[in-house]
Amino acid sequence: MPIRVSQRPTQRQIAAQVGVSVTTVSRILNPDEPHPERWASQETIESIRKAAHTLGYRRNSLAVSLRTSRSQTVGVFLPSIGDYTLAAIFAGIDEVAREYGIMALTASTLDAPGLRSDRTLKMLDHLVDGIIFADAHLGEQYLSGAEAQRVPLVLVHRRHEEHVSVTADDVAAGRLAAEHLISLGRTRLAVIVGRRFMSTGVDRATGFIQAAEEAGLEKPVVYDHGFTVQAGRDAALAMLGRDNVPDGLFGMHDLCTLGATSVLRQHGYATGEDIAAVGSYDSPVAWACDLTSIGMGLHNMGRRSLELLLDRLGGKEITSETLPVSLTVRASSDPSLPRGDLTWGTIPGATNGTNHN
Amino acid sequence: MPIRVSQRPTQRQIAAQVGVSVTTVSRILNPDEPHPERWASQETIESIRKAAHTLGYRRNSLAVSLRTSRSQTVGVFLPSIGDYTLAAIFAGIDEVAREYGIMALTASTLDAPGLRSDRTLKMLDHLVDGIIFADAHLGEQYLSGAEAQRVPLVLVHRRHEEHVSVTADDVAAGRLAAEHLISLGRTRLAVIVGRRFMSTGVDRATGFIQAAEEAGLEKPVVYDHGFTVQAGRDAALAMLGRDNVPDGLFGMHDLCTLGATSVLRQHGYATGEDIAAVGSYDSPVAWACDLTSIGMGLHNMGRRSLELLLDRLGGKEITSETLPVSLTVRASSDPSLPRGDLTWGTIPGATNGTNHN
DNA sequence: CTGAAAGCGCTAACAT
DNA sequence: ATGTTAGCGCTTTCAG
Repeated sequence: MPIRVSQRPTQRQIAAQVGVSVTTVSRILNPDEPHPERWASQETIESIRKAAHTLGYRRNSLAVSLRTSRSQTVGVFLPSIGDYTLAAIFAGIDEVAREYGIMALTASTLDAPGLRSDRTLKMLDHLVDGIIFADAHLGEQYLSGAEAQRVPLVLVHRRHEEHVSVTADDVAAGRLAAEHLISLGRTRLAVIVGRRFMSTGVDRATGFIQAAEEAGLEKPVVYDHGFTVQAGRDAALAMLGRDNVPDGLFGMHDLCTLGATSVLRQHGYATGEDIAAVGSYDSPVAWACDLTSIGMGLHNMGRRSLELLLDRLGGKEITSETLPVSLTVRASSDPSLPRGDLTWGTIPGATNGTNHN
Repeated sequence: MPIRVSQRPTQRQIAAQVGVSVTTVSRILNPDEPHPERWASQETIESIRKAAHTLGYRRNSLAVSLRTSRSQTVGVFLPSIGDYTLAAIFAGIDEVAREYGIMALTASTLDAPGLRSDRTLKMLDHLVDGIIFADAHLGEQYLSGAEAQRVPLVLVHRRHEEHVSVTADDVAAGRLAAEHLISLGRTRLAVIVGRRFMSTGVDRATGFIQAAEEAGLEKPVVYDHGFTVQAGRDAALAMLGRDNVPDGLFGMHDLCTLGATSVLRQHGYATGEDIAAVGSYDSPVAWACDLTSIGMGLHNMGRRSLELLLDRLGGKEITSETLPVSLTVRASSDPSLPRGDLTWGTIPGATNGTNHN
């Protein structure tokens, strides 16, 4: 493959055209130089700037990075990108990146440690200044790759014992859900969580169970099916199979909660009445489906994670942050509220639709 | 800010340790070199590889890029990242990127041309080999920034007259939706689209209207409120306000469709009975809410867009692709199918819940 | 089979 | 106020 020499104008071209050295050009054009006027006469500055403009000069970030060992890029690892939750977090990260003129390199890891370490190395090859991991696993030591290279890292969404993280107050979220259900008179509670290594589910379940026990209720049943629609359906089927349908349900994701209520309703348990349901993340879906849900401030969570990483890169000491959560009550838990798409009657049967075309 | 010389081992260190020149090390360690054995004795190769391994050598991608003018990175522009649609497309792109060992730089543009051109320039500063735009605007000439630099680009999701794109067969999607509704005996059709510059909505509306007119129905009413939950609610209110509620509805997004049916239901129009609704993208939400929807193959769309870009970078000629769509029928259009969360009765009132904590 | 030398585009000591 | 020099880590002629 032949070298396609870049067509971009360089500082050298400007220097030649203006009749100064590249050094001077560099000093004037470097946006991080606080006092360009210290380095050249007003006249020179003018002509350099003008030449840069007419040539359409843009600095080559790669060359700068190679020289300065700072790339103005950060890596972002997400467990899976095709999910609302992570997309919202990433939107917050992207917003801060834009504000600071930083580029984000992204990669998803599907929560597979092998994949993650491979991609981490690859990302470090690009000399990212720091990395944000949204896919931390509790207790795991996979982050050594990044640590060994002394690249600062911040976790977001899921915490890990040994690293700085920005998470929602998941324990509070769990308590909030339980207290809400209890305040509605619910007594047989259940919670659907994800896998053990995800602090989100673990912590929310902890708070949920604590609050239930403090209220003198029997311990909530924990279903660890996950947080997808399918997971919710599976969990519901498990409840039905064990003839142990709760009257208060908390799911780790709005979709999972909806998947569960959908199945339960088909078996005669009316959402909002027979069973009060609370989802997580207060996503648009929750609104569209009148699902009570706990907002986790995902966008802001993303923002803070990059802000913290940048603080760290700027030399500051940083510590983990726990962001407040909020409860939005809708008809899925309180039937006295208006509702659009939730129902109360009993409907027979259950399939997943039919495909055409 | 002091230069923090990178702690990573370099080819020079390996060369010194093994007692050969960096040239030889480079030749052996370069993964793109088809025949390393052509360049050194088996013995030398062994010791270089061994030294590289023990030192934990990894090549500096930035240095390689600077030298070769190929960065093995691509830029990805999304209108907004916090949406299921784009997240699904991006997941496909990410998958291909992983397969080819390419890094993706991402940025969202919020469909704002100014923001996009700024960020495009910034991305080009990082010498991306190519760019994928998921935020094309019909008729706009904003892509000049990338073109001027002769950086190959591919559009995804939304098409544009002058560029290669990978899109769903949106016209077919519109026809499919209309034909389905018509086959159910619906005659007063409506469609909720996004803004004019989005080919997705424009094309789907075109197909939808065509099919309706070919069937001899009166022309469907077009509501251009957008594709969010709020947009759906607004469109529904507009229908109610004009006393012109359709019996068949097609929305550009599952969430938008759900937002509309939610409001309509609160005003006495039962989903699946009084009004048959079809959404777009067949997202998990559609499944969870028993919403009939048109699948657009988003993941594959993302995959193809990067594959095409890589073909282009490899020197091939590439042309636009239109991917097939599919209809999944659920209770929102066909009440004979089982349903979980959709309803038929009438519910009074309408708010957006209350906030606590 | 191996190496010396040049240089990608830029920045930063160290002159003057 | 400006230039000289060196070099970030790597690839790639060109020479042997």
